[in-house]
Amino acid sequence: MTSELGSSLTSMDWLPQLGMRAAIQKADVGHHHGHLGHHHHHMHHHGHGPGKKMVHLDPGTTLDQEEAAQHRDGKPPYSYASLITFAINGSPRKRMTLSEIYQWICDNFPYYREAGSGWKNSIRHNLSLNKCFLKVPRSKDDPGKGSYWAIDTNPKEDSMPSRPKKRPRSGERASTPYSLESESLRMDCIMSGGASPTLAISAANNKVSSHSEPSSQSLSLQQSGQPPPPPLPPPQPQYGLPVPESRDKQLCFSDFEDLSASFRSLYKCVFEQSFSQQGLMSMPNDSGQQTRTACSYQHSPSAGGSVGHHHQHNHIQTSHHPHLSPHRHQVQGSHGQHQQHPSLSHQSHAVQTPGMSSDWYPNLDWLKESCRIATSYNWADVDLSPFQGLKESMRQAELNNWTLDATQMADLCSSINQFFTATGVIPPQSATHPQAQVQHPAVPSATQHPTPMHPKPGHHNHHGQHNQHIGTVNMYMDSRQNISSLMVPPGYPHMPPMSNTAPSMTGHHRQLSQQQHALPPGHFQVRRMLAADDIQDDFDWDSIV
DNA sequence: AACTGTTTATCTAATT
DNA sequence: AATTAGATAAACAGTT
Repeated sequence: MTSELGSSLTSMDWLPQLGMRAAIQKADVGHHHGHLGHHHHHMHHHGHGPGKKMVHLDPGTTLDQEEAAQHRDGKPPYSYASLITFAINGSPRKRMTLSEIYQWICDNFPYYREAGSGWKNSIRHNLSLNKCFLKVPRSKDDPGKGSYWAIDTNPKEDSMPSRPKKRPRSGERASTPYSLESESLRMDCIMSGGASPTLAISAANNKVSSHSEPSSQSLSLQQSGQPPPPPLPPPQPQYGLPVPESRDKQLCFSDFEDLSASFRSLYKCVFEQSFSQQGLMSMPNDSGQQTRTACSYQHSPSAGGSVGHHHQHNHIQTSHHPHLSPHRHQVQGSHGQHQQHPSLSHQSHAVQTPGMSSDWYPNLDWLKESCRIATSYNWADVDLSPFQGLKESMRQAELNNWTLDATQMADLCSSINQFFTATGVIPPQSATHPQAQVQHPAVPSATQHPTPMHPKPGHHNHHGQHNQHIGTVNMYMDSRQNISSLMVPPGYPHMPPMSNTAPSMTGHHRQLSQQQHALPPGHFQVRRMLAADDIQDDFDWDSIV
C-alpha cells in the first residue's frame, strides 16, 4: 500500500519520449543484456520473476524487462544520479532542495521509503560529487534549509567541433541485427510507434509555391549529405533562466532564411533518406498499438528532462512507476512544487494545435536549434511513417527550393514543432505556461551537452565512452536528450526520459576537466554509434577538426 | 542536535 | 590486470 509513487506521474511530461522509448524497446527488445541488475550485491538473478505486478502496461512492451529492472529486490534500476535528475527535472523550477529530492524519491519509488537512510547519504554524495549538479543558493527571502540543487547545463566545451556524422545510412542496419548490446539501440526504435498521431500536419503541403526569393542565398546547406558541421556551442548560461522572452517575433526574413536552411538540413537528414528507405523497411505499421501504449502507461513523473549523464546514464526510463500503481497517492506534499502540469495525458499531451499553433512561435531560435540538433542524430533507422505529412510537406518544400511564404513557413514550423515534440526532441510544454521559466529561451544551443545517456543495461552502466559528460537538461535543450532517450535502452524499462544528466565523473578524476565537458551535440550521437557498432568507418574526426 | 555538504575510502560489477 | 563507474560507509565541516 502505499507507496505513492505517483506523484508526479501524473503530471509529467516525459510521455512523449516515452512513447518513443517504448517503441524502442519493443523494437529492440533484444538487447537485454542485462540484467539489470545493478549489482549491488550480487544477487540479482535476473529472470523475471516474481511476477511483480506488471501493471497493465501494454502488451507490446516488454514488461518483463521492466520488471526485471526492478529487480526483485525492489530497488529501482536507476542510479542515484539519475534519480536526482529525474526529481529535479520533474520540478517546475528545475531545482530542488535536498529534502525535496528525498521526498520526490520517496514519493516515486517506494523502495526508498522503507530503505534505511544510507541512500540519503548516497544522494548527498552524488550531489556533491557530480559536476552536473549545481548548488544554487537561496535567495534571502526564502529561508529554508539547504540550497537548491539544479542540473548544470553546461557549457561548453567541446572538444571537437563539429560532428561529422557521416554515416547514417540507412540501410545498413536497418533491420538489423543488432548486436544487442551494443546498444544498438539506436534509435531504431524511436518512433516506431509513432507516437504522435498528430502530425496531421501538413496539410498544407502544397502550398509551397511561390514566393520567390527568399532564401536562396542564404542557406548554405549542403546538400550533399550531411549537414555540415554543426554548430558550435555558444556559451551558455547556466541553468536557468529564461529570458524575457516575449519577443514575438514574427518571422522575419532572416528567420526565413534560417528556418529554411534549418529545415532543409532537417529534411535531408531526417526525411530524405526515408524516401528511399521506405521501401525497404516498409513501414511497420504493424505496431500500431504499441506505441502509444507505451506511453500511456508510462507516465512518469517528471517531466521531461532528462538527464543523462555520464554513465549512468541512463536508462532511465521509468519503469517503476508504472507499476506502482498501487501506491501513489499523494503527491509529494511538501514542498510546493509539485504541480506539474495537468495536461499531459499521456500521449496526447499537447499535441499541438491543429490549427496552427504557434507554439513554436516564441521559440524560433529554439526551433532552429532543435533542427540543428536533430540533424546530428542518426535517424536512419527511425520509422518516420507517422510523419508522412510532414515528410511530404518538406519534400515539396525541397522541390521548391525552400522558398516558402509565411503561411507555409508557419505551417511547417508548426508541423516540425510537432514532430520534435512527438519524437521527443522537444518537450511538450512549450507554450503553455506562462510562467516563465520554462521556456527556454533561447538557445538551446547546442552547447549543452547532450548527455548521452545511453542505455545502460543494467544498471549500472557502462560507461565508457562518454566521458564526461553530463548533460543536462534543463530546459533548453532537451532536444538531445530526448533523443538520446529515444535511443535508449534496449531493454530497459521504460523510464522517464530524463536521463541525462548524469553525473559525470565521480570520483576523482580530474582530468576531465571541469567545465568542459559536454560534448557537442552531435557528438554524442555519433559517438554512440561508434561505440555501438563501431562504425566508424574510418572517418577521422581528427581530420575534421 | 539535526540537516546539509564535502571528501575519502572500500567494494563490486563491467569494460577494455 | 587495469580502469571505470556506481554504491556504500563514514569522517567531518558548516548551517540552521
